[in-house]
Amino acid sequence: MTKQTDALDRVLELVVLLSEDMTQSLARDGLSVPRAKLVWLLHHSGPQTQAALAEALKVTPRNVTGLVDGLVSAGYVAREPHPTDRRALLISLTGRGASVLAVMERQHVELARSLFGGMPQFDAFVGGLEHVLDRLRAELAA
Amino acid sequence: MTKQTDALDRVLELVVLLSEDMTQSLARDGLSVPRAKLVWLLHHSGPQTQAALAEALKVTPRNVTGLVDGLVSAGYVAREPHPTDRRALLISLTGRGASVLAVMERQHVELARSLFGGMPQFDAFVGGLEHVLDRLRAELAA
DNA sequence: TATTGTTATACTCTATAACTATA
DNA sequence: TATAGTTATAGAGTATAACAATA
Repeated sequence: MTKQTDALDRVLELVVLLSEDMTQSLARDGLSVPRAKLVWLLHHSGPQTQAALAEALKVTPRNVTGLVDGLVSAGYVAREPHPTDRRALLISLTGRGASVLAVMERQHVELARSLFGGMPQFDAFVGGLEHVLDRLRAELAA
Repeated sequence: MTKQTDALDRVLELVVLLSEDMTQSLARDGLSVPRAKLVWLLHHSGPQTQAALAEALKVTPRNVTGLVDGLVSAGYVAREPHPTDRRALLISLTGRGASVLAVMERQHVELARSLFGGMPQFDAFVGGLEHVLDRLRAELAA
């Protein structure tokens, strides 16, 4: 085992732990990861058609229909008629959806503080991560 | 946005990129992530019963039945009678499964070298990660 | 009685293809 | 003709519950 492999194993453990933390936290709000990605998009980019959501999430329009169905049932989003295109639907966050998202955003900041608040080598860490991200982007593009 | 929040966002981007890289790489071998977890377990811990696999993967025995069905069809694993317990089945890697796993292991080392090979602040990075992992484990236990 | 694995059933996420309404 | 969204169908991964064979 090389030193590099040890580092990758640490990173992979981080991936697993962060995913578990996220999934667990979302489940408390009755959200799955795919549904959370959709409401997160609405939160940051505003009301959109389902076609736009399908494009942004890189899934099929049919898939978005299903995700929106579930989110409407759960009271997180609403389907509204598009003001100019009668074929399209505008999906927007409900009041409840928006307030849950606000809590999620706050928890995101709290988690960041909890993870990185007491770290002495902060700049070296972020610098190292940036470097890893560049390598990984190149890896994926190939 | 605090400095800590920026760091968490970098880490989350890392999670996304590594997951995509892994999924894409596994798909080339006709493996899904759940199936890959199962064969990875066999590779590192040897032949096991489905009950043991269910326990280790933290899924139901019924779920393991389905995953093993798929892996048997794909020629990665075989069901064999348990030597002493006639209720149980021993799942083991086939020759093909073992050779694909050997390639995966090699790619793992190559990826590690590609990501961390040219990093100057190596020790600080790993030290920082260790710290983050400790915080995260505490977060999840709570 | 308890355990191992399977059948039966159901839900979520995903995809393709055919269709309706509108552009 | 092309686009937006839905119905129909299918497959993977997940779960619970009931059951058969064995311990």
